Amino acid sequence: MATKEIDKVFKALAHPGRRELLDRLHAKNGQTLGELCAGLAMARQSVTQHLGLLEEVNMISVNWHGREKRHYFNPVPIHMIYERWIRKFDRQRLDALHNLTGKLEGAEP
Amino acid sequence: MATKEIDKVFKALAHPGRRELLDRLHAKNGQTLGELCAGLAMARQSVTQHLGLLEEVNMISVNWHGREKRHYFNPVPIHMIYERWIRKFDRQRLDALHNLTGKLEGAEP
DNA sequence: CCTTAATGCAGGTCTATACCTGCATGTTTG
DNA sequence: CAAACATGCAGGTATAGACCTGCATTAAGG
Repeated sequence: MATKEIDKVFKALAHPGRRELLDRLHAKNGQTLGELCAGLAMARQSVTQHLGLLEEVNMISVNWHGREKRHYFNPVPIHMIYERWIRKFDRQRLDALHNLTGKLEGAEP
Repeated sequence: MATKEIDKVFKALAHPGRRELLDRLHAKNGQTLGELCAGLAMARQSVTQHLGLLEEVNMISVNWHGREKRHYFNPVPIHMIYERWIRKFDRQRLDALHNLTGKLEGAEP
């Protein structure tokens, strides 16, 4: 099963630095290691380590252009987490939202 | 800000044992420590520790009945995580789903 | 009451991991 | 080709946290 994979994704999300990196990539895809380091209170090597972990769990993918390593955000794992974990804890709210949407659509014209 | 709180919730979710506990409480609310321990490959004291952490970040709440401590699942923090973190990474998919739903509804009759 | 049951509290160990420094490798460009 | 640049690789330390054992405390029930 992918239960071990899910665990790794959760663990990857459990660090503010890694979430920040994901956030930055989501805002601007394809950034290099150097770009991602700028402004972070961490040594480059630490960032490399975090990016390595994120790559390992497929939350980012990588593309080499000469001496530059470009990073790209991959939404699949985080969506998997949502689908298999978050959604069921939230069903009541989602159902409520769905009903509300239905009523609004019905009252539209 | 609640950024530190969010971090704690992510960290709380980053452990399979704690996720299992949340899962069990979600399935059957109000269980005691003893009940929750049953079948878990952990000492009672470890479970106490995990429950303490979950309580600290408000993912569960507690109610004493005599010598029994009953635990209740609280969906708010996990929903907060979804709202502030997961949803934005998933907007494309959600939009796609929304469009699909609209088309299906249009093609219904 | 006195026994049994449910839990709390106080350490102690051991592994994971976050972070760093220092040096090596490969790529661009004048 | 040589200097400057982007990154990799190899350790080393230190803190967090997951887990345990042992004993104390409070409640229930005969």
